Amino acid sequence: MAKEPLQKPTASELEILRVLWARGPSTVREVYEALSEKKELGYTTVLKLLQIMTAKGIVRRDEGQRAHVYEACQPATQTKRQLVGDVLQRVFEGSASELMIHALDGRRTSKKELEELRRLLDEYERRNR
Amino acid sequence: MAKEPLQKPTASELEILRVLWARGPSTVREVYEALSEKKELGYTTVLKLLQIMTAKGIVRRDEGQRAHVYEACQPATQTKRQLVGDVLQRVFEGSASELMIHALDGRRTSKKELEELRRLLDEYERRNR
DNA sequence: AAAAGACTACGAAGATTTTCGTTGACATTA
DNA sequence: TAATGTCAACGAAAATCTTCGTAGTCTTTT
Repeated sequence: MAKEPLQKPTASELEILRVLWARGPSTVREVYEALSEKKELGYTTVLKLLQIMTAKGIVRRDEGQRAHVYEACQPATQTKRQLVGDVLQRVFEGSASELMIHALDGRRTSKKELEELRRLLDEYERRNR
Repeated sequence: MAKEPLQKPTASELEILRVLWARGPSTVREVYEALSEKKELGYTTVLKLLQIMTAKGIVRRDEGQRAHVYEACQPATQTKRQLVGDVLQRVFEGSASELMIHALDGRRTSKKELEELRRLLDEYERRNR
């Protein structure tokens, strides 16, 4: 049985995932409070979202305590890869350099960031030789 | 009046935009036929989508002929930049190298593609110095 | 133990997206 | 000119996403 791709998280789901990735396993309240810093939304909204995500298999939860503890099923890396892969296909027909052009274009990218990008290419090349 | 960002196209709208970008100004039937190659969908579905996109200001149309001719309002470059920028923010907190890591990761990227990527970095650096 | 607080479950409203069917206008063909 | 074909407009159903209110349970405080 190969690992199924797991459906793509929606925009709101992604916001929640980002909190879980940053904090690690968290209760609804913890996620709610983290999100509240950025935008206003109800506690039960977050709860419901987490319940939906559980049903979808995006997160799992530990019901050991009264306040359930939620955790992303997939590591951040894998979901991010999936999301960028999706854009890569849907917008750039799979061309990484096309993606890159538009990622750099119209943004001021620091010298450090550019160095980092070069380093990544070197590393990637080294690994795949 | 600055140019407004124009709302982000939905997944289906993007498919239509890709046809318009590839073909240039096109009639509903032309778009419909291009899309039919990839997936099954009704003619009026495409028509409706184009009407909605017109209302949203994503495309404009020339009603000179009986079969209206549709055209993207924004150049492909700008919309692509917007879409990748959106992912960059929402998924990678603005870090181009984080984006890059995950774009390369888990994909076989050709040597040619890698060279192209390096060339892009050089070019970008040259331009912004 | 009663009141107040914290939690989950559930339903559902409202918004957005996706997809078509139907209708009526116009054009081409038989 | 009657029949057939093509087109835009429109309404609306179905699916998905987002948000929250209410109800009921358990826990802590008074």
